[in-house]
Amino acid sequence: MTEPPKSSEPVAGTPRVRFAPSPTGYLHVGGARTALFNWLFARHERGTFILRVEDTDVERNRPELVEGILDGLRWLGLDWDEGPCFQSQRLPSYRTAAEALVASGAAYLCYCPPEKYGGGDAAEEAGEVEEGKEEKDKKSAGPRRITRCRCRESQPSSSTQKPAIRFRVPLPGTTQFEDAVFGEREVANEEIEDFVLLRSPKTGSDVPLPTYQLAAVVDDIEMRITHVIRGADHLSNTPKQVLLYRALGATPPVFAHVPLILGADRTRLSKRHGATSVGSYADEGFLPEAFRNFLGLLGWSPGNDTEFLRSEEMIRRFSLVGVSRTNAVFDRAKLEWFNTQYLQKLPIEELLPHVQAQLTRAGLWQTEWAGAKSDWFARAIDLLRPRTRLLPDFSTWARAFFSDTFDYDPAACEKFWKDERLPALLG
RNA sequence: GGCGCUAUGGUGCAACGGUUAGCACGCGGCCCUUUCAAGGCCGAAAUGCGGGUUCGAUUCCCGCUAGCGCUACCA
Repeated sequence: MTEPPKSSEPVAGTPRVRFAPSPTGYLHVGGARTALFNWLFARHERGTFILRVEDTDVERNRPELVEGILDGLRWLGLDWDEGPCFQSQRLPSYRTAAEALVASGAAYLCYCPPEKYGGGDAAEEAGEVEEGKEEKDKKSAGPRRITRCRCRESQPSSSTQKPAIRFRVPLPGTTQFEDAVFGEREVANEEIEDFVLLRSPKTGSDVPLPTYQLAAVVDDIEMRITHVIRGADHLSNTPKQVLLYRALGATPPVFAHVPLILGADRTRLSKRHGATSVGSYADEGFLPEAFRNFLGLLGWSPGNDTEFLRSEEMIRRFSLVGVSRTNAVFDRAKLEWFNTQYLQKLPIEELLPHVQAQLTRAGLWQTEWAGAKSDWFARAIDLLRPRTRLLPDFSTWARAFFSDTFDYDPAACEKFWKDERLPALLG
């Protein structure tokens, strides 16, 4: 943690938000969009944008992927004010918090073997106690209720088994919170399971690992996060976290869940829908600002029909109020349109660096284009850009006109298209 | 299975009780152009279904359906 935990008071001064990716893959468009909204919110509110790496799952975690995620954010132009900090380096804090919860009675030791609960709906049998006395529905298949582990009531029988720590959901009762996008939310605690806070230690003598719920809340409290802006897939689990905040003596932040990004078949965006990592779009030759403009309008709108929003204006107009509650389909065709718009409308000085980088990448760059022939080059690119859709298109044109010995007269750029090689190339 | 969220053309958004339901992408046509783009103009295309509430529902309420999410010692 870069700063000491000042207080657990909410939203006092400037907003503090965070983007907390897990290094289990590359930065995908969904994560990038979440990061973008956090960033836009922070910049609009003149708040603080923090980066936190949630790497507590030792099995799926790929440390070498962190840098790639940061690169993706940098490419998008999303700069952070604090971090990145790593949860894997804060393990003691989570253990301390979990033990404190056990001490206060808000949590309990669970000696059940992990396999008992693992695998989703696999283990329903073994000794759990039915919630609210098994109401025997005459109906053949009665509704399955939340089951509580026996350990919740029994005394910490000193088993040889290393225990996990579960949250003791207060019963009865109801938990409510305010979501800036989905509105007032309220759920009956009977429907919340006694989720695990600290996993049972693996064979070794490692420090016990926290689960997402615990780590996220402990960190958000300590980092004094005021607004949690994240994917809607976390909406259903938010009550658990609200309960945790209270048990930890803290006030929950404002939540803002943003809708998910889907593939063309309306299922969650995944590899089989094509490129899903922002890095692949960078490689394909999309301009970061165009990509950002496109992403920003996926699940958010400034309130009217405006579509071409450069960074400054997007920051100026961004508001959680404009965030949609409907999942959106990632439309590559529209993304490409945005890119051609930027290739077309960007002031030539802003476009040139991207073109230079592209030509350099393709091994076509000639230093004189930035020196003696810079004016000619700028003019040529300006003439070329109406017919480009992606950055590599400049390489294609360059290979045809700029490379070999042919020496163009800077004053004759208008005759560029009259060149006899042009018809041949296009024909 | 349980719980929850969502529902405007193919796609992304607008209209937040009264509009001929608007914009954009994509699609089709035309214009411009010696070619390809870009640009301009025109066009086809939507309020999921059924009940209410109301003088009046895209908009508010209920049901249905569909999609998605959660229901892990993943995040």
